[in-house]
Amino acid sequence: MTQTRVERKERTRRAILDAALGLCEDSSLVALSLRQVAKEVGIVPTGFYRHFDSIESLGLTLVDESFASLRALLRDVRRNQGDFHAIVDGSVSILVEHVHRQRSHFAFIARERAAGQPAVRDAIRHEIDLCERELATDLAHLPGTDAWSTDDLRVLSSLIVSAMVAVTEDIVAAGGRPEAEAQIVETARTQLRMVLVGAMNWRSTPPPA
Amino acid sequence: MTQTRVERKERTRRAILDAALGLCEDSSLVALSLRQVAKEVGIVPTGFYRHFDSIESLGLTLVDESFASLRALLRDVRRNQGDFHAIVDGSVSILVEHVHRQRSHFAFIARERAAGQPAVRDAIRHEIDLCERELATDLAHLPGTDAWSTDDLRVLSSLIVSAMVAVTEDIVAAGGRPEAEAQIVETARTQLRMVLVGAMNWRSTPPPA
DNA sequence: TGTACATCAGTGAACGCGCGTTCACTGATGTAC
DNA sequence: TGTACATCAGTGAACGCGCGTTCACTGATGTAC
Repeated sequence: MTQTRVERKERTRRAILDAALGLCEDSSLVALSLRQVAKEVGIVPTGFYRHFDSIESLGLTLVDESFASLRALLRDVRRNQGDFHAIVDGSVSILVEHVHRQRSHFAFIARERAAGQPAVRDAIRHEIDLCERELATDLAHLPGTDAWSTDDLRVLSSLIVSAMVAVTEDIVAAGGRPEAEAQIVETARTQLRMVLVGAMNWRSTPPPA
Repeated sequence: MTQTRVERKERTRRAILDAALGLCEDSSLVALSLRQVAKEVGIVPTGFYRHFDSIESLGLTLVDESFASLRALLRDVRRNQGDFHAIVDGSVSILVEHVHRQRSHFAFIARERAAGQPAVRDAIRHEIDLCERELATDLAHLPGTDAWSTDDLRVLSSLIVSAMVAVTEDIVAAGGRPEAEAQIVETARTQLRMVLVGAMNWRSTPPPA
């Protein structure tokens, strides 16, 4: 005996979650069947019920896990202090690193954000909303934004989050090819710089409208 | 007899397409069944085959139709000339108008972009890539971008397209509620202005890196 | 340490159901004369 | 205009298949003494 019963159960549970993440990569959680997952894991279909009440409950677990990965990313990005250069370059590096480490979680969020059941979509939308708010308060602490309205902070924050969501999707779609990824990273950094240049000139150069 | 046989056949075909667009709104094309569609339309399942070879072929038709809606949007946006103010405000208005008119097509693209079969995802990715390139050449004709590199034009274009894709998703998610939509529109316009202010100050205020 | 019993992850048969697809059909619409 | 025949959108029965879920089970692991 190399493992206790508890350890083996946990290992099977983990295998079910990983199989589900892998299988719904080609389509979506709503197109996933219990029997497919069981087959992939190598257990009989009914064995699934030793670990989850239903596919839906498995889905909720995947949502929770993926959110944990997303929050870990945010924590690291916010911890990354420094000047303009360090914030831009560092944040993008941290993003890439987290997407590599938890690729299937970020792919899951990107997919279910658009195609999940309404409840899942709403949960993801809410979570991304939280990112925007956190970013807005962080931006408020940067020098040069003293005169900004709350609305403008929110708008800028939403712009940056949209761009970074798109970058995340691109990294996932790049499938780990290094040349493709290098270009995405370089583009992301330039985009952040462009946005920040726009922000720094925002009040001093109000729109000609 | 109020309609010819050809007209009635076309009407049923249209009903099948609309039913499919409506039914996969809660999930995805890959979770759609022929029998669901037939039931929704009010024909017997086998009747489906008078109009399409398979669900997959129905899907290809939906992709084509949705791309037609997307290209119509692009055509109108590019036709919208004028000064800074007219371009920003007008483009966002045109976007909103098209999303209203072909809501289910834009919802379809947003969904299948993330969750479709790989071939569909690739097709959508390619189409959005074309948008970026068209926008890049349009941007090159604006005053003030003479000194820009091709790369910087591409990067700026990709940023704007990402932001507008996000705006489109938000409008679709707003489900037609006017207050929610008004805020999305106002946010989108401000974001475009911020990005363009950044662009105008890009070479004259190079990044501090 | 050895034995007797409890736990429980995984098994395998069986169920009713919705699925895509086949096939021969019906009867209203359309066409040729 | 009237008739005889052709077309073909939609029908309905039938098929084999994968689905989620139930149930009683097995046998290795864990525990109490």
